[in-house]
Amino acid sequence: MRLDFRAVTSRSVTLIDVARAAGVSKSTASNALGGSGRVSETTREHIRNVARELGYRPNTAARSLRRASTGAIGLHLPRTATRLDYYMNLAFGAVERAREDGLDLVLLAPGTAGGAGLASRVDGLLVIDPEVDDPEVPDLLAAGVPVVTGERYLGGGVAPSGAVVCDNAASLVALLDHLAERGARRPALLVPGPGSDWAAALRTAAGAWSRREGIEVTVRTVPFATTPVEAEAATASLIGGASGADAVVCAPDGAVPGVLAAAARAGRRVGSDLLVAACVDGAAARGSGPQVTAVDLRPSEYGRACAALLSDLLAGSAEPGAVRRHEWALKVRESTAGRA
Amino acid sequence: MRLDFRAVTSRSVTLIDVARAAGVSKSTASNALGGSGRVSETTREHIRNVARELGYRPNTAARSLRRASTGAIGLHLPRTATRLDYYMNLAFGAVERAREDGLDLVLLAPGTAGGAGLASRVDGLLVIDPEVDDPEVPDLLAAGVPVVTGERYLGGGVAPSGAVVCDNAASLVALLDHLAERGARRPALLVPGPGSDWAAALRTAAGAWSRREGIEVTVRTVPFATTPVEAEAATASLIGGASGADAVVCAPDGAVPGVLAAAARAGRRVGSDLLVAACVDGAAARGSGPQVTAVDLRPSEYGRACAALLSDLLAGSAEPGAVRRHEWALKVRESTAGRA
DNA sequence: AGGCATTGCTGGAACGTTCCAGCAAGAGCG
DNA sequence: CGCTCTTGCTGGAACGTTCCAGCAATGCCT
Repeated sequence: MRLDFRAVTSRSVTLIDVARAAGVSKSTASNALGGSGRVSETTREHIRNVARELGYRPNTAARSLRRASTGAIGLHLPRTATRLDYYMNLAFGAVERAREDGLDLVLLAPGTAGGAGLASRVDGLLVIDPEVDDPEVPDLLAAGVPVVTGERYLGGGVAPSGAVVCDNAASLVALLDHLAERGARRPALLVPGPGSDWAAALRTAAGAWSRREGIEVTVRTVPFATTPVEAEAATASLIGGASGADAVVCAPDGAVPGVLAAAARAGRRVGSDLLVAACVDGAAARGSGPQVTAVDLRPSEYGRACAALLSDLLAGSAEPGAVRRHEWALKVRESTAGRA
Repeated sequence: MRLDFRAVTSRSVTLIDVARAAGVSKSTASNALGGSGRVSETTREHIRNVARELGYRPNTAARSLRRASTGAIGLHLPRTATRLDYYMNLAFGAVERAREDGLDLVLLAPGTAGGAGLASRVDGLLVIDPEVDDPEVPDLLAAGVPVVTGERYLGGGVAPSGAVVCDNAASLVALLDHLAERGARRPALLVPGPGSDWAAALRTAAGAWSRREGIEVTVRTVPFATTPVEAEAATASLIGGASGADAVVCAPDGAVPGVLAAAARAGRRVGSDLLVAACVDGAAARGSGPQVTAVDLRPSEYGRACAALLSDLLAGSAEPGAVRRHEWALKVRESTAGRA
């Protein structure tokens, strides 16, 4: 005698099974479990129990089809910087928050986002640190679903439905103030070109701070995803010579090891001879030779905030165009101990 | 006069629209576009053109419902180590490969995987570096969908449908051979407890190598996601004293900065006084003071391989229980230059 | 020429859910 | 009592796709 495969693998229990077992119609079962509709409290309780006993799990596909929504949101990260653990933490913050609202988070493959079928696969999109020269961003914005950006998008085209922003200008000012207080007189800044809101804000803030304080900040442009080698070269040229920089702020945290290496090679002691800080906290800043002072962007919470805003937009509890602020914190460490 | 919202937002074009426009039945349209079924080549071509013109995009939900498959796979990463850029690269390798087969990749929130509705949300699962004490892994394995693990799972329960493994023993042997050749006589190994296949293999291999070469390898246990501080403490105690270690291999790449810091503090010059290597290559190893020799696990390709196997299993073109091998490469850098 | 397989297409029925109109029973009110 | 309003429930129709049975037309074989 053969085993019935279907019986063994016990094909999943449907809403109709629950309704039948509870002795009600599928509509009532649906209403009872879904929360909406008019159902007496006793019936609702009963149906809930039956569903639990039977191990009922709503079929996502059917629900999506009927509701014309997918229950998932997409996440796009800067293609150049997929390696930074900063984004890893951000992604996990977002996925946790999305989960709390019953949303799945699908990772968008760099290079394949081609707006095409996106709208039928996700209800909304998270676009983190959109760079103006990322060719996918316009497609994503035009995909026909709500989009929340992490930091503003400086390019044109369809406007995003929402954004979560950091006050990057303020954080750099805080960093520069801190360095000045610790004795820096010739600070330098390693920063990517103005292709992202973040970098652009840092550049502007550096200029403003220079004028206000009467202390010139030397600005050196580096790639968005700076390698240690590039950072080392840039730093070496900045700190060389008698009037070289006495403090280096690097915007990308990936640049930290390079900056430290250049300092070591030049015989400068980080923390006293040379102050070092980063605009993004991360493994590189926390775990280096001397630990490096950095702006903690709290990536996990940032991710949560982005997901929360998108979720609110989808639920209609946030107005399109909403902009929310995300707080940063300065982490002072050995690398800016000061000349004392 | 009011604009018709529906008309403006042009509700998406369905298969029936295509069929009507092409003058055929929906079945024929479906067959033509889906590739299967009996359709003449001319009709097929015609329907394809019409579909393209109309901008037809198949509705994922409807397809999922009918086919009883979701078109998505889930990715689970070790909850303790979500920060390592190693996993970031792996994830993006997987997402790219999945995309090539038309599969979406959904990131599984740590702590929320509770096997529950998983089976209706994904067609299969990728479980990377499953640790025996990760409470979610058994649920994932029992979720009722094919599971591919990256490295073997040492716990019991439902067996995974496939695995992609590295020969970690061989890579550690290569590393130790290399160190011995460069003059190391008292090597030490910083490695997590045997809760993961990777760490367990490294521990066994270290023992075997010791016996074979007659050179004792001091093994020190560290957490799976080692922090620099922990690594520094462990290293300090290992290299202290006259008969302290003359080479340190750290398994997790996150430990690298800590090892280097301890070396610096102890006045040992890395690369000559003290050789340093890591079992995982990553930003920490590539970007540190002296660059650190490491085993490149090629995470992106690893991710691709895992996704490829799962995809093959889903398509029936790989046998359940299949195990595939993933190749590593030794990256020799300054940190093991040798005593010369 | 008659039988039979093959080709190319069609209509209808699923898949499991949600939404809408509707209906019986009771409650409230003049 | 007759009228309306509300409550609690029901059945049917969608959502867009794929699959299956079937059917006319054609081609092949004896």
